[in-house]
Amino acid sequence: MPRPTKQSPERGDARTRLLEAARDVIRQKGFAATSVDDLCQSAGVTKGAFFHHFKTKDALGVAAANYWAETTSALFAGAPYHKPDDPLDRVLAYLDFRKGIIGGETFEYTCLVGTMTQEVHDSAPAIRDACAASIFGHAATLEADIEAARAQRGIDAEWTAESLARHTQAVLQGGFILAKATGDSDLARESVDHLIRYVRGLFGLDVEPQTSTTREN
Amino acid sequence: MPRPTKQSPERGDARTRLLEAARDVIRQKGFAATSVDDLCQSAGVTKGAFFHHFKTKDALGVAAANYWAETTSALFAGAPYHKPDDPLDRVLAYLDFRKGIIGGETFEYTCLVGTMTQEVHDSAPAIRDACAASIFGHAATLEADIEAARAQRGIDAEWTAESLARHTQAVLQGGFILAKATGDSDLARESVDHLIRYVRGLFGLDVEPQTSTTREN
DNA sequence: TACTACATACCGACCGACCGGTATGTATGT
DNA sequence: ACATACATACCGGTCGGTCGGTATGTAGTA
Repeated sequence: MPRPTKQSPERGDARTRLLEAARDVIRQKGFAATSVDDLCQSAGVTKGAFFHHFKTKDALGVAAANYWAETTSALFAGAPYHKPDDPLDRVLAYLDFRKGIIGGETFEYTCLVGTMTQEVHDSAPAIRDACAASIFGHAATLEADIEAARAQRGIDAEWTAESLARHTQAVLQGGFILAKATGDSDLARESVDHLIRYVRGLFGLDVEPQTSTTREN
Repeated sequence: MPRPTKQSPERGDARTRLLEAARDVIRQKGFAATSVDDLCQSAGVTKGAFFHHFKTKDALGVAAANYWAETTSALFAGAPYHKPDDPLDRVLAYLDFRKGIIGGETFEYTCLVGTMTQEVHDSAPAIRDACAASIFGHAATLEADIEAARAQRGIDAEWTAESLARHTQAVLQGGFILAKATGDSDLARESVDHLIRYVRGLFGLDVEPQTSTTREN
């Protein structure tokens, strides 16, 4: 009987290791293409451990989305872009921060919940809702700074802070898709650059069009 | 032997019907979650017909991406946004056209190749490349108008036409993700509105920030 | 301290359903 | 007659999920 007396290393954290494996493997292969065995192997646990912690594969999907929401919330909450006193500077620092963390391998910088949303939006409402909560919850953390910047500068905008916050997430998600299409993270950063230029323009910073011959036209 | 003498309706177009089924079903369920049997049932053909026309499921994925590229090329080539004499008007008319065709059910307006890219970018290079060719091939059709608009207006830009064309696709793809997250196509249109505002700003059209008290500041 | 009772965490063999793909046969047009 | 375009049956393998069992830790009791 091949019962290994040597128990698994770090007993008790199988759940976390599965969630971390899900975070990385699903970003590489997608949710449907990732098997439970894939996750167990990547996490170094057995199938029994998997179904001890998660009732179904879908339940793991929900848990992975929630884990993503928690960990990214902590990451952004502790990021330095909150430092500036000027709210607009905070918004621009946020965008710069987002741009800065794009790089390396695709599975390292792309968004788990964006990936899962795309796949399961029509077939697994529970996962989709958990993903949506993560995306829009994060967007909501931008809203206050955007609105404060708008009010402070007296911008009489046709757009709302809520809408612009959502748009930033759309641009990021779209940039990730282009990056995946070519395997080049530059394409994601490129779209963030356009987004930064857009936001600066909305707030009247120096992005007015310049003619090559004259600045008046 | 339950061999139905009644042959399938419209013999000879099984391939096209499979491609159309793939276009719609994959947009709903994703590529990996769509089985060959799903496609056959949706197309009203048998598994034999499927493997007669496509060597593997992946080969269908490539063919579906190419079919998507062909049909959308035809759609955009025949669209009315090419009419204006002014190249910038054509660009803005394109964006308006894109906005106008967003609506209804998710699987009716979202992008097949964007969806597939997200899923298979790391595991099926052939499909990914076919998707990338569709996305960037379409972006390239915008490049001429954008560059013409830039040259005509003498804009001394920090961005390239190629980059802006790619960004339009990123915004659309990202908008689709947000729309899928909530089931509401308004979110996709909302991001296109931001994109339109951005492009207008790049070309000096009336989107300068307005303070609520005065237009000078 | 020693023993019991019990919950939690985990193991891995196993199951039935389903998957992509194949083998083989047949209807139809030329 | 022959090639093309299908249909049907089926295979080997993989999938998500189940289940009986076993370590391990903890609380209670005496």
